[in-house]
Amino acid sequence: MEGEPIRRTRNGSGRVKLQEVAQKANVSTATVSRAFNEPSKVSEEVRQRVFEAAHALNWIPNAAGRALASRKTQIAGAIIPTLDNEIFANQISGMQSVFSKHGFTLLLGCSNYDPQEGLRQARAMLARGVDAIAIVGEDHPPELFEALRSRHVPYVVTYAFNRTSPHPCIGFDNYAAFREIVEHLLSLGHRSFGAIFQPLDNNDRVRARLKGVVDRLKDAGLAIAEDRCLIGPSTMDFGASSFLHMMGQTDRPTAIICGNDNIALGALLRAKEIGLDAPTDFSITGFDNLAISSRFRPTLTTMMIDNQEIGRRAATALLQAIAERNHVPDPVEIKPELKIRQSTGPAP
Amino acid sequence: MEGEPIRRTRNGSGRVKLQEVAQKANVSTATVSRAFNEPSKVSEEVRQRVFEAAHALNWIPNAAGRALASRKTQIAGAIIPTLDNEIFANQISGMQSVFSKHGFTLLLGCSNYDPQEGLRQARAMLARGVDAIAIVGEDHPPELFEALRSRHVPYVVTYAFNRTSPHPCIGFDNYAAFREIVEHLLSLGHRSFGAIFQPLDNNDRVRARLKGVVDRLKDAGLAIAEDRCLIGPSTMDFGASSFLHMMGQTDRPTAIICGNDNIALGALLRAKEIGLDAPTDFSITGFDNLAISSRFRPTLTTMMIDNQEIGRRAATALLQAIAERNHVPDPVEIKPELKIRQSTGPAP
DNA sequence: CTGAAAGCGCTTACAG
DNA sequence: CTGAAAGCGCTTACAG
Repeated sequence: MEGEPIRRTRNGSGRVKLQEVAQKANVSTATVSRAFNEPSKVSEEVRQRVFEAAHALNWIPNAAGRALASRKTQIAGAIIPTLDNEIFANQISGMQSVFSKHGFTLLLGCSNYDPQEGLRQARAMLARGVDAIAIVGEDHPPELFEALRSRHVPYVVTYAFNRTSPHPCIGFDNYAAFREIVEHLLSLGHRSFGAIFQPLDNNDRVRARLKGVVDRLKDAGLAIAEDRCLIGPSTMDFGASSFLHMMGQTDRPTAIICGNDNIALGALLRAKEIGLDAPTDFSITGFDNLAISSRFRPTLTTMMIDNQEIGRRAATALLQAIAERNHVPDPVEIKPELKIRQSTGPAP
Repeated sequence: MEGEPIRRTRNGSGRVKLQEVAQKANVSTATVSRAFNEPSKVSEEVRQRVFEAAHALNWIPNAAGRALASRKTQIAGAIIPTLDNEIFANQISGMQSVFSKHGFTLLLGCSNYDPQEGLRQARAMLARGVDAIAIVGEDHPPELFEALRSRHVPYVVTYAFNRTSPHPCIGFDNYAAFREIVEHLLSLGHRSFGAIFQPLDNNDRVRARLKGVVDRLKDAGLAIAEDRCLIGPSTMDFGASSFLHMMGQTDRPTAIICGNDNIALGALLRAKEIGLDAPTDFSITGFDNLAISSRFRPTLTTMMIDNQEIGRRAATALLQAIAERNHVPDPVEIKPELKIRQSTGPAP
């Protein structure tokens, strides 16, 4: 015996929905949907009616319903180490402007340099059904990339560019960039080097940088002594204390290569305090070209990276990969630019 | 005449879904859902079975399905002017860490100081069904707040705290903070003031700052001459050129109040170039306490704002508002801290 | 504690 | 060009 289907009461969201727009415009729900998503398939007149009804009711389409039916969310995800560094903030800024222009919203995740946290963030994004993901660097648990591939979510690895990477990369070649920095210092006659770097763990970019330094020096028959290669937190304070440590020795390097501008600026500030001046007493280089680096005296020789551009290119590549299904994003190499400034000069 | 219901073929996402977990665990879909969302309502044994099945199948729940059924997305939105400023990046960073800890992901939108773009971002977020929104400042089109209220989406206004605001605010009192800066300079004997500020349009925070300066000076029977109140882009370059302009006059101010650290640092750099030194020749103040400001020589007198804390408090308040329906977030006032450093001293 | 099934708000294959 | 209706993958009111 079959009775009436039981009427379950579930409180809807109480918000205007597509069906009400359809009623008001005197069309089917299919037509309302098409009017917005495939306007060319709807007659001019009906389209107008639908738009007016939607506007009058102030209808905002429910993305969950749409996502469920269409299996597209119009959400992209970005995972970066931290926003507390202007270089990543700039990348996100560039990405967000492009995504926003194409109707995509951006989910943001920070790993704080913890690979497990990065994996958690990626999983959370996959659960949200992101259409694509951008992630800084390739130093992540293999499960992360497996999860992306098995779900066919297009992704790009940003910031670092690595010709031999299994992943589509959008960024610059850290190794080559630091070879170029060494090149510059060698050409100025420097033969005695020191290095101050941020931590290498879980950070393929920084390891590539240091390797670039070591390899280029080796090509010139040179090397950095172990006690002249200091590694620690990416802070001005570490730059300052490392500088003091290195220059306090009787046998001083003439050139100091820093892993980034922040460290180099810390070193320069300490130098002033102890009466040393670049480029007279020593040369020093940074990396990033922070806004302050070209204003600070002495102005800092450093490598300029267009991080906004990396973000924009990454977003563009992902949008294309989303549009053409099964299209793996093309790698893009961004060329850094050596900014030669006051902090480097001829070796004494 | 009724026939068999037509079988429509729609390609699903091809991903593992809850139903398959239910099958494997030999339970109903309802039980799988409960095992994850209301574990106490499921027996220990069944729960185990469900978890194992889910794990074995590597099931990631589809957020769109969940959102549609539960009318909750576990997504929060944040709208800020720009990420290219470390103060907002810090706020987002604090917010994201708290949200992430509670299983929420963060949608990010930047208005680039354009009210219409802010409104667009807010609408996009509402369409995504965000459970709550944080938005910097209260200088937004009324439609924005109306949209939030009519959809009962809890929100907070961040960064600025304003006792008389119709919105729940989480931030600090810009007006009072700048009165305090003036107070400090007055106590050092300064009577002749200049000001260099970022643009006031669509920016309630900056207007409040300048009003704080003007009002406190008025209380002391003082005022800033019009040609000593310069307003322009929030860049070091503008700080530098404004400084030159102001100090090039025969009648110089003894104290310069800047709208933020960036502007003040630009001014200090230019000062050095023309052989002027703070606090001997003039005093200068910033606002924000950027990382560089305490290292730069002379160290900069400025107001420290804990932007990470603002972000964390905003996220916490929103999570509470989401949990207790119809609970309007409580306003929170963050106290800024005046950092008196080398750049301010007794008036000549 | 557990299950059968309606319902969340859209899109889209199918039929006309 | 348009509509009737199935289906997207979950949650939850109801019944037991």
